[in-house]
Amino acid sequence: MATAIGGKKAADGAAAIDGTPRPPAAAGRERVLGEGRALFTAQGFAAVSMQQIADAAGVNKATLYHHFRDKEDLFVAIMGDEFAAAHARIETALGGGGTLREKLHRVAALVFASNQSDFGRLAADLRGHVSAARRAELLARCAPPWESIRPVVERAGAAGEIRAIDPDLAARLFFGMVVSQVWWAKLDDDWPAPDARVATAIVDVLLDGIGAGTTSAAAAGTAPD
Amino acid sequence: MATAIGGKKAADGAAAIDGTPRPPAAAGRERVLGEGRALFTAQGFAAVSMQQIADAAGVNKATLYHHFRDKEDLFVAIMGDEFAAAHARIETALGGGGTLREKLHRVAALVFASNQSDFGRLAADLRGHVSAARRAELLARCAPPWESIRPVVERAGAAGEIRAIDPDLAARLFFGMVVSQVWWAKLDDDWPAPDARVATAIVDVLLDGIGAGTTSAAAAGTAPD
DNA sequence: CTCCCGACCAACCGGTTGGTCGGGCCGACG
DNA sequence: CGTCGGCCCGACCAACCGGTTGGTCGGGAG
Repeated sequence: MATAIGGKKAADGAAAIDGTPRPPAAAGRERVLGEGRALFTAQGFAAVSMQQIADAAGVNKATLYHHFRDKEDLFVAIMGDEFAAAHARIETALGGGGTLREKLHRVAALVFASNQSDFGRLAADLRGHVSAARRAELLARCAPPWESIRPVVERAGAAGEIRAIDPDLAARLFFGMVVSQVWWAKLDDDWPAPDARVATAIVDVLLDGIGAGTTSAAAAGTAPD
Repeated sequence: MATAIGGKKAADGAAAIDGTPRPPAAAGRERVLGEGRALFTAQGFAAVSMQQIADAAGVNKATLYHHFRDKEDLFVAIMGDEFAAAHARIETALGGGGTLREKLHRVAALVFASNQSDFGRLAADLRGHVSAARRAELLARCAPPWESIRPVVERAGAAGEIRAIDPDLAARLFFGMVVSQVWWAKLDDDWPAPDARVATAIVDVLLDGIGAGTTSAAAAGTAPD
């Protein structure tokens, strides 16, 4: 009945039926990328079918293969955008000025806010379902999010604000604490999503751990109870 | 030809052909659990088929449904064993005596050593592909690994060894740092797997963060280079 | 000996998977 | 005007999916 017999118009029609009154902003390829990202982050690479993505984007499945070589190619493209977007957001949060403590807190709060950032899932799939070659190419093209943190830690280290520690490791530990919290909160429905309080706790643990000794004063600034 | 026409003997035959000269230890159901665990941790719930598990265990696919209601049931059973095993190992590492610093270091090293503990993947699948009812039942039956850490932190807090912090949160932050490292190391082939040095760094960051103030001396005890 | 039972299997089910193919629409360019 | 190339479509494919069927097997109970 409502099966769109016509050609291109079918896309808009399907979108309307789908109840997705998206602005005309994204069309075709962009829609595929957006909907695909949502589905992959929610369910994982293997659990999402090309048909689902096509339906969500209001596009025929064959169209996906016009824009992307195969499922893996689509996934890698999405991951590339995801990395870039995360990089941009973190960079913005980092560039807002303020103390190191404030900067890190903003980053943590940012990750907590972007609820869809199930970064663990994506990374696991990246390792499990993407060929080593394409994965290496992706990693070379766009750096993982903690790479954005490292230079900040590096500068703080050079300025003597924190004690000697491998900046790369520190960045990864910080990011590890942050994402693991969103992540395990999702496991148990009873556990509420991490909030600003958790963000403060994370930054406190990290900074008072690598602080040069004078940081305890700064810690007092955000003093608990 | 080699197609096993016979009945029960076919299982052992397939195993022999498979080149898996496993000791007679595990048979039938146990084999399924073991092989299933390996496959699920390596590739994720959705990417592993019942046929693969059956083949790996040297068993017919229908036999899986004799022992388990469906794929989800099998997965939950494996996760239960996994939780229990992790709990037991951590409990052992924790019970060996020594300072809190030493205990935590042992736990971190333990996780690093058991390379297969791709806990993130499992947990993500647990959330994405297991019904809320069964997931709640599992969580109620066997506690997640960080629950084993919490009482230790709690005792240390009561003994005044560390400053006031939610023990549950502290345990989760610690575990988050640990598993995130194994985890991201797997993402990039260039990055080596975390070792004892990383374990030391994690414990240092955590303890000197929540330490009562005198811990900086202890940190010097495990001084880098 | 018969009977029963848990473990196990080959064959099969409807449905879905990633991926392909030939062709129709439509704006741009000549 | 024609036609050319980027987008997109319906129809289709072999392979495979989770799950079910009817039935075989060895061994313990009576």
